[in-house]
Amino acid sequence: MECMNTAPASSAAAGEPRWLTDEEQRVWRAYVDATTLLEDHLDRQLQRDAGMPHVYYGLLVKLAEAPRRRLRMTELAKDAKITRSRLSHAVARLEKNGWVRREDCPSDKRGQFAVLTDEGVDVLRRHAPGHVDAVRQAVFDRLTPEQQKSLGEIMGIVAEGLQPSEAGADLPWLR
Amino acid sequence: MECMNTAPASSAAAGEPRWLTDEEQRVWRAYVDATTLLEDHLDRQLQRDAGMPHVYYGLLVKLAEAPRRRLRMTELAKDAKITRSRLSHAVARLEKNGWVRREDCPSDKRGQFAVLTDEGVDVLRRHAPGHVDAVRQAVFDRLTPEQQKSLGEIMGIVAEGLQPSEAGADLPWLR
DNA sequence: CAGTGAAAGTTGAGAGTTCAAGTATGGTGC
DNA sequence: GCACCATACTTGAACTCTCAACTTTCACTG
Repeated sequence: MECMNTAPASSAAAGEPRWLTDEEQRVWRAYVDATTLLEDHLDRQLQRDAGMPHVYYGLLVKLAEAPRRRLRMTELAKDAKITRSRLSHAVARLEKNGWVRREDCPSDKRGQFAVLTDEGVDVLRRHAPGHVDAVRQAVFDRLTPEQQKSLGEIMGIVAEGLQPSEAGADLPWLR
Repeated sequence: MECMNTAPASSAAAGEPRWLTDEEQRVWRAYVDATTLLEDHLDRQLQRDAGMPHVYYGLLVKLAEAPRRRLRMTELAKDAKITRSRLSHAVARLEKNGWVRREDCPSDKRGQFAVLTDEGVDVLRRHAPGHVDAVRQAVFDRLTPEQQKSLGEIMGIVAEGLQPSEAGADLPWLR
């Protein structure tokens, strides 16, 4: 996936780029394949059953777990690892569905809360089982306990590496 | 992410759904976070440097590795784990960029080849180093050899589970 | 308390994706 | 060689996401 054996071009950082070994390539391809297939699978399942993509479902879940079923937009975006812009659009859509409602923040007039409505709780309640099933069948049922543990550790490391944890305010991607 | 502790609703298959344990939830969240962040990160890097999203880059790579730098649409779609529809749109875009060209298949008048052009090879040559760097920094540089091996195995299993390998003709997702 | 820069959130346009439907050709059986 | 269904690929509309503004409010400084 990453190869292109004879490529003397300049690396992002230094001279000769460190190409992936064959084994690394196998790993990387497996990763890309699996994540593509899985994201697709879950999106389809949820779109069909619950009428929303996987990310949106995740947003509802985060709201459901929050103190008064509400979260500031920025915080929700941070939790879900998406941009505020994306969240804005998403919440607009979820609002149309009646699953989320916006509320002004009293202490900060710029702020908005996204609040999970009763219908939102309901849609979650109805479709959580199907979603858990899908995740189980695709992932947990196929892995040994050791592999599950490994997966958690590995993904934790990767995730941490990509979010300068508590560094910048917004999503601290590049620059 | 999947929880909703007291939810007596009916599972997709049977009675009481098998909720994720706390530990499973941690693993699943780490997975979702990492994949979201990483896909985003790579998309950004490639969009900025090469002017295309990660998937498109992957398509060019697959073509570059194919026999005469060409692949039938369906086969390319299967390799890349995307639908033919998505591929159609993607190739249309890549064609506009001059990186891919379509060619009729002589033996099957319905068929089309996607062919990597010289400019396509070039764009790949120029941006492969930066992409490999990004992948290394985000993934391989952070994992021990054992973890890399584990990751490959785990992702292989998940990927295999989602594609009934050589079963149906098209992407054999659900139903 | 005006001036300034950062932060919170939204918006619109453009790009990408999905879904359902459509065209055209291939293969099979009669 | 014709009916019939599967296969190969495309298309357009609806939806989602990104990116770069833009608005409003906050916090700090002099």
